[in-house]
Amino acid sequence: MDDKNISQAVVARLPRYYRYLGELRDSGIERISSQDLSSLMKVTASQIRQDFNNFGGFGQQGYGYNVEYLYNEIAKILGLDKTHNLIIVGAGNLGQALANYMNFERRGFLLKGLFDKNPALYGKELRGIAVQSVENIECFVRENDIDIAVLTIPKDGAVKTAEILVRCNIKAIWNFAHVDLNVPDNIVVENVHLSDSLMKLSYGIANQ
Amino acid sequence: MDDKNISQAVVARLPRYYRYLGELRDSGIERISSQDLSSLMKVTASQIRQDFNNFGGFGQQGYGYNVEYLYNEIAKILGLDKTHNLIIVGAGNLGQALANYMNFERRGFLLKGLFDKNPALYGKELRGIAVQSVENIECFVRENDIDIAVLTIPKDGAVKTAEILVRCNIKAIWNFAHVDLNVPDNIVVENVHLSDSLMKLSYGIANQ
DNA sequence: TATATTTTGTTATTTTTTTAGCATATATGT
DNA sequence: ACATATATGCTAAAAAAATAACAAAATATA
Ligand SMILES: NC(=O)c1ccc[n+]([C@@H]2O[C@H](COP(=O)([O-])OP(=O)(O)OC[C@H]3O[C@@H](n4cnc5c(N)ncnc54)[C@H](O)[C@@H]3O)[C@@H](O)[C@H]2O)c1
Ligand SMILES: NC(=O)c1ccc[n+]([C@@H]2O[C@H](COP(=O)([O-])OP(=O)(O)OC[C@H]3O[C@@H](n4cnc5c(N)ncnc54)[C@H](O)[C@@H]3O)[C@@H](O)[C@H]2O)c1
Repeated sequence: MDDKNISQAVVARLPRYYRYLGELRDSGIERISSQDLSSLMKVTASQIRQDFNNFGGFGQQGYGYNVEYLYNEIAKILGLDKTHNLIIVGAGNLGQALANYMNFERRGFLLKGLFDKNPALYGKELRGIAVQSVENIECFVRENDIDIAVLTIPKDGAVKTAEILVRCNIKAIWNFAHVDLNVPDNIVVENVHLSDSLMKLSYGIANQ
Repeated sequence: MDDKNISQAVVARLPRYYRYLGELRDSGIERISSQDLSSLMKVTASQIRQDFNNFGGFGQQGYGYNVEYLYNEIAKILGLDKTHNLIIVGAGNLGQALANYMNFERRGFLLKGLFDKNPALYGKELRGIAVQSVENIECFVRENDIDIAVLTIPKDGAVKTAEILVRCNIKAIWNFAHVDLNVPDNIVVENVHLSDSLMKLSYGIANQ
């Protein structure tokens, strides 16, 4: 939470640790050594210990790591101990799929609003939330303590909408449009570039 | 295509180069120096030159890079000069969103089949393709020269379906389920773990 | 045509990331 | 209580990645 200079590579590995620890916990495992976790996850034990030690020592020599404790500590590091209010901008195919997906709520990501520029969609409800006009975004974000905006609109709209969201003091943007958003440093942007992912896959096929 | 030992970090940057070069090409730019591309993309010119030189020299001293040529070369490296036949397994929210998305076809990723285990969906058409039973996957993949399977089903189903796909000699799996698939080395797996992405975003919020 | 400028490809250097090694602390078993 | 086995946290080494430097080649200019 406090100390900086954690590399992106380390942060990117945390969710995977979190997932494995959750599964261990669910199956009743109380403790695990970096060695055992290492063979389970197919990474080196050294990397596991280094990663955790970036955030302080969560283990005990001769014992290993307490699964439940470590799981909760990682949740805190990832900010999953707090809830986040989010809106989805773009209630098309992808926006609706995300809106209908329940599992994010379980991790504290609460859908509060849905926006589109197509009037035909206004009033359409997804999980009890009605789609409204994009013109309401600014007020809505300010009045409803929205942390995260999910952008599931085409790229031109995404760039312009990002500017609006910046004005509203949004904390983070989860961007599914295939464009790099230009926002101030204090705003978190996480891109999901599906076509990039598909091209990497294509590279993999082309190069055995 | 031929030489190996290209790091994943380099491959992961190629789609972004490809996107910027496409945009430059579309706006009529014929040539660009690593320096100019560097300030456009906000990476170092050195990295750009190193990256391209992994695959051979595409530029000319004193001139720079020919945009059209480089764009096409990167397409070849990424295997985008060939078409790929794909199927989607899981015609739920996400599967349908991907099926309805037209842009992948433009890059040569052709949707050939849709599969689900829910009989209520059988026959439902998306872009002219009817959903069919998962029991047909094996035959269909073998008979229709399918390269890529997109997994948009829950994790338990994904692990089992991956095993079936391996038996069918699938080349690659684009996995949206939140689980690590265990497949032979010669099969390409590209994971899209959206919840991991959302957790990284959450980390970003929690740590300023 | 000669000269100055541009810009790559490549080698060298620096930085970052990963892996290995080990001293020390804790647990376990007798 | 003591000895032995475990397994972390940390430091050191190795490997990988990113950046810088620069000679050579091509372009542009006068
Ligand atoms: N669907 C996919 O599988 C997929 C895959 C990769 C990338 N994407 C990206 O996700 C985004 C959405 O994809 P989709 O398939 O859901 O498209 P879609 O056309 O189904 O939905 C887009 C929605 O956004 C709305 N919209 C457009 N401009 C807007 C604006 N400025 N403000 C508010 N709403 C606006 C439209 O009215 C529409 O309802 C696109 O950027 C696309 O490139 C989607
Ligand atoms: N929708 C999202 O926004 C989202 C986000 C993150 C991850 N995911 C992941 O994507 C997957 C699908 O999500 P969704 O929202 O589309 O779910 P969904 O429930 O809408 O659709 C899943 C579909 O898969 C089918 N199915 C289930 N098991 C199957 C099997 N063994 N073989 C064939 N079909 C099977 C179901 O009948 C259903 O039609 C899940 O693994 C989910 O974790 C989805």
